[in-house]
Amino acid sequence: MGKFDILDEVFERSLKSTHIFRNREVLRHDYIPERLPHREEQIRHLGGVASPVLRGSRCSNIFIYGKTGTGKTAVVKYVLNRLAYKSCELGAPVKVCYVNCRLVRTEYRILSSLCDALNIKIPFTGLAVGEVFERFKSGLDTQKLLFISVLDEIDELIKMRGDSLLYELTRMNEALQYSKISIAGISNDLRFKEFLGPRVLSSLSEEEMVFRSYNASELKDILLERAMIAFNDEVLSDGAVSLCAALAAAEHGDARRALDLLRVAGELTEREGTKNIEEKHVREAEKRIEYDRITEVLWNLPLHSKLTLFSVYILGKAKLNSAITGDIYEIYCEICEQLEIKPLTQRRVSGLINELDVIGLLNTRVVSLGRYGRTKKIRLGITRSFIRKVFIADDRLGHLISHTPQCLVRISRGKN
DNA sequence: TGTCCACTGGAACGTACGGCTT
DNA sequence: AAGCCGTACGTTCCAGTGGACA
Repeated sequence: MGKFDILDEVFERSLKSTHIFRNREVLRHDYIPERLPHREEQIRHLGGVASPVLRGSRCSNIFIYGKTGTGKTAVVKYVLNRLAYKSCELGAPVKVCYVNCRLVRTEYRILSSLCDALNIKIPFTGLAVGEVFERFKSGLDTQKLLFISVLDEIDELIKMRGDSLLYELTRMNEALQYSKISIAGISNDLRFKEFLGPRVLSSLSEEEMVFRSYNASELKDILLERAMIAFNDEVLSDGAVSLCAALAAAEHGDARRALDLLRVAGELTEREGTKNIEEKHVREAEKRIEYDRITEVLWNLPLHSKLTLFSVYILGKAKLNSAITGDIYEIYCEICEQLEIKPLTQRRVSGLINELDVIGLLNTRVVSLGRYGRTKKIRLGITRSFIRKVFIADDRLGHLISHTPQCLVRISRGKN
């Protein structure tokens, strides 16, 4: 019975403490609001580009780019939702499919998502990509539709797999008799066009739209708009909103970031039991978001990446300002031995180091030490206390954190 | 001036897995 | 059951390299 009393208390407190939020959902990034401030022009433009489908003709392919959190996805979803609704009203044969290429990473699965939108069943794996493509094509043609496929974060697809799928999609209309397909590509990366072949580029950019970043005052408008729905009256201080906007604007005008700051600040205020979201909560939120982000990444790292990162940490104990690949590999091997794990090859570990560099956990730089070879200088990209805090909670690595490997002594002696 | 270190990073290939088609 | 297929993760091999040092 005692257990339930404790929980009752927690639940009660949680129920009572709803005085901050009215509707938390509104602050999530995937929420599409009724109004999108400072994007009226883009909405009008995209609406104009897409509208021919309502009259039964194919709309132009469109290429949309702008940095993260500039409202690209929101505008596209907003416009196409309305378009789908309108086409239902008019009985126009229009279908829209949204695919995020960062989440759906392979050509196979992208095609299978497109098929899904047409109710064509495709097995999870097992078919040749060409086969899936054929099924999509013939399925689309029999359904006699104007199909708009939105490929969000398309730069991820191109960088990983090249532009062949995009090429096939853009020239698919030639083979379609009763249906037509249009493509809307959304990219976060402004330089992404360089990766496209000329044929794909010209075909995809029949229309183009650029979403520039929001400035602080625009971000503030966006936040206020959402805050009206998200929070109860009189909860949010003007200073807190301005600070969220300013911090996000300083980064690169990312509305997502601004909304995150506001939401977390609200949650912190709620947990603290106070009534107003102040600037200090926003500052606290900024720290919290960063902390959570890194902790999550560290926690989910594959074993050998963890061991590699851990080796860099251990090497840092010797107070060398930066380590080189060979030293790290030596320590890595010793740690593997202690944990009775078979070590990977140095080539592979070198690759893992590069991956850790990309996600910002390590900083690396290729240097030539002349007579002493060419290698990488490697430093931690995050604070030591961070690694310590996370790894000490790891049941396999925790007890090694204060242990000094034998080879470390030799390495540091060699350097001094 | 040439040598040679300690790697880097590309490429091809191997293995395991899940899951379809035939 | 055998044959494919895509994906993830590794290994093996090796040409290439910037610059300190003899």
